[in-house]
Amino acid sequence: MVVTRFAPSPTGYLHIGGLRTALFSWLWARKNGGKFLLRIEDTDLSRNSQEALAAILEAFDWVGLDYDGDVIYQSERFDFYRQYIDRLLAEGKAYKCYMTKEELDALRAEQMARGERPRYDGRYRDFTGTPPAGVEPVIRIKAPTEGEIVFTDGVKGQIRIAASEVDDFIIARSDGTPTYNFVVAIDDALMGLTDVIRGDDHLYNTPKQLVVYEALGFTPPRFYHVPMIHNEQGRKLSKRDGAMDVMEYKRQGFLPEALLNFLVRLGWSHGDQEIFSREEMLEHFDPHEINKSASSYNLDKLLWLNAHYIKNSPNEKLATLLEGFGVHVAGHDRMEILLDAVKERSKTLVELAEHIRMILEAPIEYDPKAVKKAFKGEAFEILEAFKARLLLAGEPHLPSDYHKVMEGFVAEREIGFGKLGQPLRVALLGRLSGPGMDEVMAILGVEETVARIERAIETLRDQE
RNA sequence: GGCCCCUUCAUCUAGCGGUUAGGAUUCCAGGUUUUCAUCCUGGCCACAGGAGUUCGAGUCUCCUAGGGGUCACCA
Repeated sequence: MVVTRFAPSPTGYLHIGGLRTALFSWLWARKNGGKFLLRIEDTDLSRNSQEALAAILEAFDWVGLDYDGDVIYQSERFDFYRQYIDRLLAEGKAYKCYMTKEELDALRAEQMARGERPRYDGRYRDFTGTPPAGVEPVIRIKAPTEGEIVFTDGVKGQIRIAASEVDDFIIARSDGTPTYNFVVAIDDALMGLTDVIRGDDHLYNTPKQLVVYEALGFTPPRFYHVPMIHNEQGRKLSKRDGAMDVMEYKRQGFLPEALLNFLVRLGWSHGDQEIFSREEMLEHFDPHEINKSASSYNLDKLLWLNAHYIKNSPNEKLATLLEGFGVHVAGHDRMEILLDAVKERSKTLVELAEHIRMILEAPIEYDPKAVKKAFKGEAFEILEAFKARLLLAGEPHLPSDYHKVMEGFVAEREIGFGKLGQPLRVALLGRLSGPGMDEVMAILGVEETVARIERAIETLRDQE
């Protein structure tokens, strides 16, 4: 049985670094038919935020990562942790420390001045005298004083850290609330975690947590510390380059499958494969194969993946998604033609929506450069004649029907396709780029096409 | 600064002692297309540096440099 978890602290929204470790944990649990748990690390009551928690849950829902059982809140388990603190105190594995914050700060300043590493000096470790009055003590755990703490990381290999690097760290604040490294170890152990997959920044917490495991007699899980994601310049990720709320990706028109595909390939690969369906991720993912080095965020690749998933999405699905971007095409009788025409040229749903509007909404103005290029020679005359031809064509339906009309027209007049296509494009779309004219006409129908041609002729002739 | 980790094209990566160092994104060129995009073909671009070990090193060892993480009554 594999049990993994994602354990965010509700102090901010979920960003892609967190989402990636969540994805890795989720994949590993699901792949093995195990459990994926969600635990909220909210022991610091002063820093919690309901909005942050809601945003995290919303993001999970959007990308489709499901968790087993109820969300667990550490803030609701303080009494529970208290038992373990008392136990360690009774067993002499933890002790009360009466140093005040001010004293601690002074000690640190002194050590720094001497060029030493700031560190608790253990002055209350074996204290038996009379405690100073008026000081609420913190509880510190007794960490080993010599030797080293060794553990095997599933990503980094064997890690050895000198015991002298680990302080007698605080497990309960002077107000009695327990601290992070203490409760994480207890919860991970008691929730039956077998594999802890988390960010690299937790590597140094591991020896501390192992001290807790040791003191409480718990068996530690396997650890995997996944490297950080940097920005495109190789520096720490900032909001500007991707460390934004995962939900912001939704707003910017990304598909969750594209985002997940992008993230799974950051620090992990399976041969030359770039595109992974959820099933393929589940089939191939293994945390032991995660790379040791940090990787950089690359927006171009994310956009490429997103374009890929848009191109390969069923039109029905795109139509539903487009509702969120103010475009209603679900009822449009040419929806299939319309979406087929635009989905190959859109990197995001935002672009997809723009392209659709560009077709459905008649041009307000005509791009002067396009006009200059397309309206040379007998363009007006050609458009007039084509309009007349269209009115005689009945009501063609498919792009191929319109194509035949165009074909017949240019053949008869012995002109190139461009002679008709270019001015027609400006007349219908106001610009020189876009889907094929046959598709556009099939979407608009004869009536609207003719109306746009007439308006263009009228407007542009006045400008001559 | 101490400790720990990392280092293959600009970027994501393959490689697990013997390869013309492969793929993908970006970029460039060509083809397809009435245009744009898609798509197809081709091209540019990398083993951080230095010592060893070895018949042979991107792959093993050490050193240097660079980058990152961490040193809280935060998580």
